[in-house]
Formats: sequence, structure tokens, C-alpha cells
Amino acid sequence: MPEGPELHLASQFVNRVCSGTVFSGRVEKSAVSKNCEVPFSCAAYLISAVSRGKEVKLTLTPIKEEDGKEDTKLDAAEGGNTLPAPMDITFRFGMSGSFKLTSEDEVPKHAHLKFFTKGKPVQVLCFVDPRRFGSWEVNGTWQLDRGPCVLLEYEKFRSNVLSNLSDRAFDKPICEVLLNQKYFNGIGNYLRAEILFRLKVPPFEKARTVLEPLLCKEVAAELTLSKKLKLKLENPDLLELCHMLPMEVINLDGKGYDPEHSDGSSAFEKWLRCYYVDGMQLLRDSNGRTIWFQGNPGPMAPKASKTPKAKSWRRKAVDESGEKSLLSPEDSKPRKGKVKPERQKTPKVPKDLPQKRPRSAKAAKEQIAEGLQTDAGTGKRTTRRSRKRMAAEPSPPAEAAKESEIPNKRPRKSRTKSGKGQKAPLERTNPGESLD
DNA sequence: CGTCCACGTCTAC
DNA sequence: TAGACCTGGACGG
Repeated sequence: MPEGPELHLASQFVNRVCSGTVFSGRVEKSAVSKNCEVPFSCAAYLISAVSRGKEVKLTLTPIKEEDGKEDTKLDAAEGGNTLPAPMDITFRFGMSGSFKLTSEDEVPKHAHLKFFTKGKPVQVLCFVDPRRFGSWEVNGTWQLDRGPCVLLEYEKFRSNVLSNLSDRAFDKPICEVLLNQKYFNGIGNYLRAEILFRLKVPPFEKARTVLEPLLCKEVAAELTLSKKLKLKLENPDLLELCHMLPMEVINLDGKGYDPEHSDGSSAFEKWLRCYYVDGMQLLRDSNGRTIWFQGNPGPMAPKASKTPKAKSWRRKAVDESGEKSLLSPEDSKPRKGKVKPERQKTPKVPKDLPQKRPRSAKAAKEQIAEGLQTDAGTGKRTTRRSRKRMAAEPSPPAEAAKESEIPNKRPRKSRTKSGKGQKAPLERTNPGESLD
């Protein structure tokens, strides 16, 4: 779940479900997680959360229980009635982190940190993170080198960018700079695509070129306040969109980016206009990340670009001009050549073929081991996104890129292929591994 | 079965 | 600027 909006929604979630709830005992870390233990134990404490960009901070606050009968055994170390000190834990979510609240016997696989309620039935607040790219730090502050939050510290964020445009960081293409958390704390891959799309800024235009004009804008302003406001609302600039779009996401119903529960119809999926939308182009940026966009890629576009083939997870393109073209009947064609920025109105509901997929033996085994129920009856663990092949060769619209004569080899930037080829099995023997 | 892809950092050459 | 770090879903053979 993790760009700025998802982190913020996570903090709201924690505050909502934990308000008035007393937690108790120790904080448990999974054996597999390489993150630090959380040395906190208390007979009674509260949990609250705040977010900043792509981080969330939980605060554990010991409290005195009113009912008299406190069992002081747990916070023994301090004699008698001294409460332990509060503790902050700062989380980053990596690619797959989230918080969930469950009953004790429904604790999800990949729950790597657990907080237990005092009351019965015991509930568990879990930090769940299948890929384990997420991390936490105890008694840490916000990570140094991350800039102000695009959501909650907009003015600071804006001036941090505009007063540092001489930084070499802004020599890079705007689409890459938007992922630089020193300046754009909270922006991630879907937000950068949506931001650039709304302004039709070529993703590989140099960042400074795009942002410098906003400097004059700062000073100018002979305008009345109301005029400025109007202008701003009607023509938000790029930095304003870095605030507004995340705001839009947190105000949707739902949890923001959430592939687990995506069927093409969630508010979030309908909100997307570019990222993973049918008909959009895509390229790999110099860090190997896929940038979705429409129109001119811009002067700094990678030359013999590796063309990621995307699968679709949902696929529609909103036609802002309202009612119009119904889907052309032969839309289901792979559309090899030009992908016209034509859009279809209909959300293109997934075919909904249950897609009986033989689960791998290994997976099945794990499921059994974990005692998870699967598609049997209740458990609807099968996701049904009709992933159709993305037919969009980058086919730059106005012939923006001369095809390099490099055979269409698709260099396939060997991304990580870890554990491949030469790499020895290594520590596969770790007994804790199966506990994940 | 295998390959590719995914909301993000990190550190090591 | 490459990998490394991970799991799991979709899809191809």
C-alpha cells in the first residue's frame, strides 16, 4: 500500500481502530524479519500514529489503569507505579507494508510486528509486509534526508523544492526527480505518472526546466488573493498537484493502492487516469522503473528504451470530455501498432472468468501449513483481474523516437534475478525461514 | 514448470 | 548505475 496517501491512510486507520483501545504486554517481532526487536513491554498502553511522506510513526503511550487492579508484573523493572517511557517507532512500508487489525487466530501470514490488546477477545495490530522491504526503527525520528511531506507540509515542501533548484538533482528528468524523497517525500510511481499526465508534462523533460518557471510565479502576483486562488484551483502547477493528487486519493473511499482487492472497480482504480491505463505509453526510466505517460516522452528519454510489457490490472481511460465514444467493437485486438490515445468510456469490466489456476504444489503446501483457507467456499483468495496483454509498443505518438537499429532484443535489464544462475542457494537452511 | 512484474529503498563496486 | 533484498500473482509453454 505504499505511497504517501497509503501511508497517511494507514496512520488514520491506526488512530481509528486504536482509539480508546488499551494494549498490553510485549511487542512481538517475527523470526524472519531482519528489523530490530521492539523492546517495549507494558501492562497498559495506547497506540497512536502520524504520517509524513512515506513514513508512519507509531507512538506507544503507557497509561495508568483506573480499575486499580493493574498487574504490575509486566512493567516490573520499575518498582511499583512508575510508567515506562513512551516509545516511537518509525515505519517505512517498502513495496508491500500495511497495518491490519485482526483476531488472534486470524493473524496474517507475513505479520512481522504485533501489538496485542488487553481486552478480550484479544485483537492484534499487525504490521504486515509480504516482501519484507519495509522497515522500522525504534525511537527514531523521521528519516533525515527526506523532505517535507507533500500532503501535510505543503508550503515547506514547495519552498524546499523551489529554493534548491540549483541542486544537481534537478538536472535529471522530471519523472525521476519526482521519486527523489529528499524533495518529493510521499510521491511514488503511480503519483508521478498521474501528476505529469494531468499537466501533460513530458516525463523526460529536464526537471529544472519544468520547475524554474514556478519561481517567477512566486514573486509576481499583483493579483488579488481571490484571483490567485481561482487561478490556483483552475490551473494547479506541478508542485500543487504533488499535494492535490495525494489529497484526492485519501479522500476516495477505500485504501488507495490495493492490488489485493482490485477488480477494476474500486474508487482508486477509477481515479487513475494514466498509471496502468490502457492506451498509455510506458518506458523504463534510468533506474529501471516503469513510467506511464501520454504524448511526448521528452528530450531526455532513454534511447534504446527497454520496453516493459505491462499486464493490465485494470484498464480504462477516462474521457474527460464526457459522454462519447463507445468502445469500438474490435477493441479486443492486440492493437499492435499505434495506440491512439483514444479512450473508452466503459470501465471494461474484467471478464470474470474464475480462471481456475492450478496452484503450485509448493504454494498449496504452504497454505496447508499455514492453515489458510483458500478458494474453498468462503475464502476468495483468487484475484480476478483480467490481465490482458498490454499491446502498447511505446509507439511514440508524433514519432517522437527514432527506433534505434538495435534489434528488438529488449535488453531486459536483468533486474535482480537474484538467486539465479551463479548465486548459490545460501542460507536457505535457516530454520526460521518457514516461520514467515 | 518458468519468466516477468509489482506501490521502494539501500549499499557496494 | 547495477544489483540486492523478497513474495506472489499473472501468464506462457
